[in-house]
Amino acid sequence: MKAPPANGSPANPAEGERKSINSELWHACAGPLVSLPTAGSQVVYFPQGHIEQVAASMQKEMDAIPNYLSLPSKLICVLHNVTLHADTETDEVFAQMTLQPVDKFLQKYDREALMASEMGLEQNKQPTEFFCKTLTASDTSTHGGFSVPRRAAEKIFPHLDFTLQPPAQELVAKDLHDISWTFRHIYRGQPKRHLLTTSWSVFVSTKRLLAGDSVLFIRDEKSELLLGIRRANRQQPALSSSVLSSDSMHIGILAAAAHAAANSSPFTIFYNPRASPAEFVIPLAKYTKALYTQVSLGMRFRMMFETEECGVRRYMGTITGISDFDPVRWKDSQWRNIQVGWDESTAADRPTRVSLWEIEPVATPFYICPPFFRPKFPKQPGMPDDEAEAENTFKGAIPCLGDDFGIKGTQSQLFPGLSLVQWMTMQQNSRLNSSTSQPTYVPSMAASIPDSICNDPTRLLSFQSHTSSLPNLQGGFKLNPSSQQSDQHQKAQQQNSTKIQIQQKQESLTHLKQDKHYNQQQDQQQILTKVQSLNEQLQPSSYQIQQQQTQTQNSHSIQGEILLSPTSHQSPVHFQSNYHFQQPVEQQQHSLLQQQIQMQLLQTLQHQQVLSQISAQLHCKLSQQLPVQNQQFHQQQNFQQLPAHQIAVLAMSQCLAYLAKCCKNFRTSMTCK
Amino acid sequence: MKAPPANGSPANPAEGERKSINSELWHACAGPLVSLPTAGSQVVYFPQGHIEQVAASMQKEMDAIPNYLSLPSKLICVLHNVTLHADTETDEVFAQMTLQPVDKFLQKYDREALMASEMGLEQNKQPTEFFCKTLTASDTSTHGGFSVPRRAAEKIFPHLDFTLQPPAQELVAKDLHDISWTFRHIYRGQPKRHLLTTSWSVFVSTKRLLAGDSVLFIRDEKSELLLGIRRANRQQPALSSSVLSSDSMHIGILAAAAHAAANSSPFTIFYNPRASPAEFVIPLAKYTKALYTQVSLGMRFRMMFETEECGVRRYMGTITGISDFDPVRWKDSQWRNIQVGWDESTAADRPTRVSLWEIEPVATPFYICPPFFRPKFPKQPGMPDDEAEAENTFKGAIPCLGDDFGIKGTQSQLFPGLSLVQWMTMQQNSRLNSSTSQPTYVPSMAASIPDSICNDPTRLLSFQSHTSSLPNLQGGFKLNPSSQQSDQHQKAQQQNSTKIQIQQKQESLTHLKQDKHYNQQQDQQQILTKVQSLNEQLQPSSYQIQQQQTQTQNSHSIQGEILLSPTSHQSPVHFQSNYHFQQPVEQQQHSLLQQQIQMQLLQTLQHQQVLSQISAQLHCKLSQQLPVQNQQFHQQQNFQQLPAHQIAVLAMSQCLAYLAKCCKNFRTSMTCK
DNA sequence: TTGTGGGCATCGAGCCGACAA
DNA sequence: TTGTCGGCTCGATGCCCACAA
Repeated sequence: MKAPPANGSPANPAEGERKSINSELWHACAGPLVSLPTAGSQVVYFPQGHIEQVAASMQKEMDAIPNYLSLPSKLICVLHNVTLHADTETDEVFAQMTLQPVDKFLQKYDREALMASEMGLEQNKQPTEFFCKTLTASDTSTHGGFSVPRRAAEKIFPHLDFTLQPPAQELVAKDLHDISWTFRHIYRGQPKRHLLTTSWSVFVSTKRLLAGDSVLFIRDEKSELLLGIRRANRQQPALSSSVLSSDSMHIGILAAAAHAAANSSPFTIFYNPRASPAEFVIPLAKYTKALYTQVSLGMRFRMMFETEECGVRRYMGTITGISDFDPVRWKDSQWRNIQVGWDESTAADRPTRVSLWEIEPVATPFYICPPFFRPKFPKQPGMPDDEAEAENTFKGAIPCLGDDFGIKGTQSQLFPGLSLVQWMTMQQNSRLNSSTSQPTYVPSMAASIPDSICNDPTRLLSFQSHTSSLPNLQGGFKLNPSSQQSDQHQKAQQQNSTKIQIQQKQESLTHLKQDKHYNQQQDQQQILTKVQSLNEQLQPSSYQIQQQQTQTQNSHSIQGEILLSPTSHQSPVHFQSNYHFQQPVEQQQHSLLQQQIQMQLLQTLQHQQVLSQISAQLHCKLSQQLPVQNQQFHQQQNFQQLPAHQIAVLAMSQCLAYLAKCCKNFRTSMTCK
Repeated sequence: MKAPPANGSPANPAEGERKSINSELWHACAGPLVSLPTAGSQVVYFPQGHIEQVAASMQKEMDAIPNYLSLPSKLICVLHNVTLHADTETDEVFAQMTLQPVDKFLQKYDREALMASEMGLEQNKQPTEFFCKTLTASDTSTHGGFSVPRRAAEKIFPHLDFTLQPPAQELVAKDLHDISWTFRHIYRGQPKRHLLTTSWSVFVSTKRLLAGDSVLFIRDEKSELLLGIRRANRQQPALSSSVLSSDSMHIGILAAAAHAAANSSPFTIFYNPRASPAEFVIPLAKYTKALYTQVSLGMRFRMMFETEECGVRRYMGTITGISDFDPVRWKDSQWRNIQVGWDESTAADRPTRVSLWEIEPVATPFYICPPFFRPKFPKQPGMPDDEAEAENTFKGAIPCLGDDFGIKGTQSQLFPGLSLVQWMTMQQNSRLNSSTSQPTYVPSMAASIPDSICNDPTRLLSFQSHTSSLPNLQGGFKLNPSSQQSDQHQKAQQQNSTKIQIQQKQESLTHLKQDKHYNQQQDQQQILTKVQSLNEQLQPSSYQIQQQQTQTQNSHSIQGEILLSPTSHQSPVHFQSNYHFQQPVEQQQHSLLQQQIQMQLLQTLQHQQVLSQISAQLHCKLSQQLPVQNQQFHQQQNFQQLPAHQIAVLAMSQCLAYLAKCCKNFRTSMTCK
């Protein structure tokens, strides 16, 4: 709209985005959490999320337009096309996607398709050679230029000729629209610093940057400088569309999707990562993967958020409820059907509802769940065999792909009529059933517990002690299910297993008072030795531990997986663990990391064992005494005033949080800087 | 988004349009042609027009989305609510309307309802105390201020104290968002002039005004100054919506309307008068009125357009076709179903297709059409009487309100199977039938012309000479239908009728070489005398000439009407003529204007006679020699290569254009300045 | 009557180091 | 290491009239 300033600083304007937008720069501007599904892959489209995006951009609650088109809450689509764009006025990044709903009857769900789809799983395209700075008042004032952080200047900018007095050069960087900006880069002042002076203010005013907004510089493969902006989350001017009412937009989204779904014809959507509260086009693989997460009340999870300085941070939270976000118009939708609470009080801007695929469950015994366990085809009514019976038992415990491709609402929730204990028992049985080497039929406890027992803690206790005894995993850790004292239990663990010692080591790093003079280097060596012995312990068993590591150009990740395969023809139980690094991992670090991962996985296994014990004891003693020392927990809660079930949930959450923290601290201390 | 500049010039910002927008200012910014239907009235909503608006704002052709919702091309609605808005960023004006489709089965169409609805007919709300200036390069440069046109300053601004040296004052004006702007108003320079200096440039830069944009000042009822802007039609930045694809918008419009239509529920639309190529919410009365216009190929019409300087101008055009704008998706739609050509070659930016209600037909013999002629109820099949027969004859000649409220497509088009001559004959017969004092039945010529005649010009000639002899209107002008030479014909006209002399006088003003020393004052006197005699000629006849003049506060118009009433109990044939003035008409000018109007109407009658002759001759000679001298026409077209029908249409158009120009020049010379 | 440009005063944009967080 | 400030310079802003269309 505006002609480029006369001083010629922004030059070479590409008329109307002829040249496609630089992907690296786009992703840098979009933020570290944004990843786009790849073209050609299968995705799940959520109309509710799409509407949220429009509502957010209009800064307007969407009116109560009924979903009269009977559009399903999600559409499985083929993603034909993804193109990157940037608003010419505001530099806002957005992506245009062409989706084509997959015909219901053609939807074939088999492992191969899923695996193939997994190839197109998101990659974090955050460029490595970049820096991002939030602008200060001085940076944006007309009084001066831009103060470049020293590290950033040295890493990204062409090196200055320090023989000059003062050292200075012309810096040319291209923005999203392929427009070149030329700044004077000078190293001066007392003490010396890197500054961008001439033309900087033109850039600021042209882009209408304010203090709090961010600029980012990238050095791409060709060593060319790229320049992007990322505006603060301050209130935006509400996109006052003067041509289309929000109602029409709302209904337009529904109708476009409904029309496409009815005809299996392509439709086009815009995804604006900075405007949208959440992604609404999810890679099918990611979605499917998330389906295996068994969510339940009180479950602990992590979720990634973007920090001020272009970084990411995981926040911990607890699931406080599972229910339809909009029970009237979008019944049984998986969109934001999980109500959550956040650990930190500064969680004002974090959502109170999330979707399954947004969260990373923190491993607990309840989430061990065999993939591909359920038969591919829906059970025929009246089928009398054991498998059908087992299926009923595990309904709710095992995510499955039904006719409508997905869990049908209530199935993924807790059984409303069951107590927590009953439910837990079921979980244990399901695990038992799938991980023991004998695929024998274990009767459903849920069905057999009389109501009278559920409502009487003392009777429950005795019942519990009968049924919750766990099978010992081979190559693993023998736990005493009947131990009543947590101290004793922990001591027993420490004595019986080397792994518990490792766990205690990590705890000592942060909370416990023992081992104050902890030596990291020495500890790592110790760990390596122990991992080695662990491996030896596990390898000869009937279970297998597998490890994978991948390192692509853009993201560096190492993935570990434990597959517990009782028999060769039965689907394996698996645990996963991932490491992501922004910087490439040095070759010599690889083996170390691999072993760390292996160990972490084993720890997870171990924690699950411990937690099973804890939960069992919990219900015996009703949190008079916590199995794990956690003073905070004691101080915060007054248990006497709460009903038994709530105490149980709370105690569980706290235990899980505590253990998860141990894991995380461990990881943090190990992650390469 | 942007904070107001620090110098405090724009003050008192109303947060987010609490206060409703000043209606006068809104209309001034919207333009002189924009009028909104009043709340509570009935309107006709055209989805196609709505989509055009979005397409225009997106600067994108809408993709071929089928109208799969089977939405009718128009919806009769009750207009519940109209609110005025202005874009906070650009000051673009737009209106939000809540429409509720009227249930088909409840739609009652009777004259009373129509009359009642007519009350809510649009009023041109252009304020009287306002001025509008297109900004010059100097006005928008940083070098200086704003040069206020003398008249405007004296009319609108508070009067300066001329005892001061120099005379100056502070001028405060509020914009659409109720933000006050304070300018220094000074009267200085050699020669003296009114200038706005201090703070003017802040206004220009804040509103991002460029040379070519317009500013307008209004003094409202409370004598407060209001300030608006109107941007030039230069290419706008294409509203790159980063959240919603144009497809979704398109389908959203369809779906919202379809949903509302299906449920008779309200829906909301935005009407942006400066972005939209045409109004798409039409007052029912206006629409209904327009239905009585008999459109036909070659018909002459006027249409209002906005001029540079906030004024209006009528352009003349000719109907070149009648067909569906979008025959696939919107069959039988009345939206832009009229193809037109424009008289002036500078008609690049005028539409090639218009809708019925946009045009004012210029009365010609073909458009004489008795209102309320047709029986109120659709004809019963098998009715054998004359009236039914006549109805068949006039099918297409008389707009009627059928069951579906409106003309059902093809009826309003030319009979596809008929030649132009056949069709013209019909028109003439229809006129004959309705305007002669004997309502005798005249057999339809269309039905009796054999195809062989149509395809043979020579035979057509003889046929034509038999059938096209026109009845002489009493008090009118005797024309010789069989005169073969145009020169002779014109000469005869000049000798036989005083009116033809007037016509020639007007022609002489512009195109013909005779009467070079034309004296306007003298001519007007002459005209008056002749009009007087004309009146005397007409008055004693059985036809009546009526005149009306109206002068409301906002628009000053004088309207003339000739009612030709053959008998007292038959509906009159009428011609209308309107004068509109932006400034009040002085009292002493009134009688003069009245007579001008009367004369113009008579001229129209006369032209119609002439044209009938011309068209008859045209088909005899197939434009070997034009009845009216028009060299341009000869040069442009090579008739030998065109089929007969096309030549006829072209020649007709040119003749009509020529005569229309005569009328217009006459009008121009008479209109008070 | 009014658009444009030269003359000229003034203000703020923008470059510098000092200083402190 | 870097955010903010005072000092300083210079060019753009903006007010004036002359001149001409």
